[in-house]
Amino acid sequence: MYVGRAFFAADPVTVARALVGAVLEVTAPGTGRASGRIVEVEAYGGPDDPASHAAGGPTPRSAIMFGPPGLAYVYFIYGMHHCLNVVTGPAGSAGAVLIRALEPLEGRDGMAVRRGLDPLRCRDRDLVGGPGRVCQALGIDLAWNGLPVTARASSVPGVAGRLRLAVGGEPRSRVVSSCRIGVRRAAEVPWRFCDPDSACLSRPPD
DNA sequence: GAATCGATGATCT
DNA sequence: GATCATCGATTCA
Repeated sequence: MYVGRAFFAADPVTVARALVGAVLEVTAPGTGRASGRIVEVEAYGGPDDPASHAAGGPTPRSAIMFGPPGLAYVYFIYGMHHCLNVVTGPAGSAGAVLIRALEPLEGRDGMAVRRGLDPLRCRDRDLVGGPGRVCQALGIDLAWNGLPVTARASSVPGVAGRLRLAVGGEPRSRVVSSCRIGVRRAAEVPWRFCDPDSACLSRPPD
């Protein structure tokens, strides 16, 4: 069941929990279709969350986090990686969920090509176990920033491609929380959510 | 397997 | 000029 805009209107922690086990599907000209089961995410809050790009209020980069939920927020980091988020609600509060790891479903070969790996030899974790790897495997870059992730809006292909999320098609995942990875501020906040049984996690839970 | 470190550029102070 | 929601190569074991 593809999710609609109302799904993302909740707060980022609620949406993050609900996205563990959901399926992310990407369609783009040339790359075709690829999908994966989400096994690791992180929630980021609004101006009050020191670890969030929204901390302290909107900037040109983070402006999209302050807008309507259900849009992709893609940013470039460490000079070489992209990260994919989905903007959440509640209205007027700014928040997002970072997609950190998947388990490949469709289009695994294409993922391996984009990652520069041998599809027959590489492990799933090396393909899509980490936020930068997810974006490289799916071909997501800054051109995808602002594209809708919701079923209705994304039924019209965007310039860069199409992003959709589906929930409920897979058995319900076990979900555990731990601390967000790579953040210095608010390091003790347990807003990383993952399926501890997955072999694709960027790191095991604490 | 675990620890360390350099790459590389947008963003913000 | 420092920081960074990362990754992969290298080192040591």
